[in-house]
Amino acid sequence: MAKQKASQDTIKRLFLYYRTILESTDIKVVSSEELAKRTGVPAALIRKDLSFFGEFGTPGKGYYIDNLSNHLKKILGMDRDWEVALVGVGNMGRALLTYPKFKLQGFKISQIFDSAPDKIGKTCAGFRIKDIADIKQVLQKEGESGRMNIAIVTVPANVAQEVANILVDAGVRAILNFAPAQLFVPENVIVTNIDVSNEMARLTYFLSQEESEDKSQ
Amino acid sequence: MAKQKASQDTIKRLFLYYRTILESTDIKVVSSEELAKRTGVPAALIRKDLSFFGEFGTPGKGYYIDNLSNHLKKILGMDRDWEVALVGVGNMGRALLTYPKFKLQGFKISQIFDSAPDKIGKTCAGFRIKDIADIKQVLQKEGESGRMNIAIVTVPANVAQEVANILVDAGVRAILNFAPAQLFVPENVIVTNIDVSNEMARLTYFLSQEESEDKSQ
DNA sequence: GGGTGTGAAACTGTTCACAGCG
DNA sequence: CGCTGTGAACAGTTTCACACCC
Repeated sequence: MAKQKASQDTIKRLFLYYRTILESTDIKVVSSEELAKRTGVPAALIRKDLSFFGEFGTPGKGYYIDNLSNHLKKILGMDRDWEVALVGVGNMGRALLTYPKFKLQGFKISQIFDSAPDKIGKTCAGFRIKDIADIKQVLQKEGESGRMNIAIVTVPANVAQEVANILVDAGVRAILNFAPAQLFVPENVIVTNIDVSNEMARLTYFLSQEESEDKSQ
Repeated sequence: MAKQKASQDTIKRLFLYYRTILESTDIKVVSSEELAKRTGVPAALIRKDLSFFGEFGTPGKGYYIDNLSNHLKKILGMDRDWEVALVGVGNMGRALLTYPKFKLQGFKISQIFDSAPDKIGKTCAGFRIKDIADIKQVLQKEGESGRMNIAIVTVPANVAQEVANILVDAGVRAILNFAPAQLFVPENVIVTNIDVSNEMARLTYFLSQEESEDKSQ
């Protein structure tokens, strides 16, 4: 496979196309121009993105939605179920546990962990909270049946790296990190961060920017 | 202000620098090389990012942390408090209401809204939930005192655009959108999206990728 | 010496424009 | 004829390398 890698931005857009065409039940075929209208992504870029993975379109027609969604589903790895471990049963962790979209999209949180003695053993949204210290053992037993190599980290920032180390050691290959901390992991492990404060800061930067522009006029 | 705009990626990194130096209580001065170690961002890029906004460093020394954090705080608009409206009191909304980092960072959620009749009037985390229909009126009254132009949207995807329209009409200039939907807003309004499923899809794409590479070896 | 700030080079990602196909 | 797929132009971002300053 000498094919060069697609960028993270391309993958983000791919998912956006996927979600958008799933919602486009009003049509059977979609042109890049029409998809552009619905997603906000320029038509040329949509064609570039898609053509990177194959020739899914029909000249003169567009993209057949059934066909395209199947391809995208496969490319994004969403043509199967994934078992996910959640570490850190705070407010955010609980919110994700009950996030209804997950099930629909093939993500199944099947193990939850925390380190607080008063939480361990308790039940949350139907799951028994297990001790973070037992992660390796639990995931590896679990791993035989399913594919337990995605983890969601919703622990406080000061223990996030420690938790990440444990997860990597237990064979986790992909981490969705909600903690406001940079995680350092081996090359073969992928981390994506969701940092709410960072996104908020982007907004306040923008608003401050505008104000100082107003003044200078 | 003829200065060209900094990219969104630059702003993201700026916040990362800011957070990192706030945690770096062990030192008074930091070189771009040291900051690179702590953030994972290449030193040259750190210098480029910072030099875009001014000359904050001291040749031969590095960046004085007090000085740099003050500059970054100002640039990011975090040298003041911001009042934030939250729309949609579901699981995610509730998690954000109690997110402790917000207060520390100058974000204060001060109004919360929902459309469900059984929620309106109830109290959540110390706030009375108000009717989404009254947003304009409430925000504009509130707006006289503070700056009520940031909103967090945690409503279902199918009503997100409708809510965004109402918010824009009520004078909101910046939206943090958790709904899995593309929001179309006027030019002068900024939206940033947090899309958990999209981030998860990036992970499954990566894992699927790896598997097919393994096979081809 | 040591480290910033910055032009210039290298690279990456996006847009253009059109040949070619259905 | 309409729309895809794509090479080529363009734009934006990152890296390099070094002059200059403390």
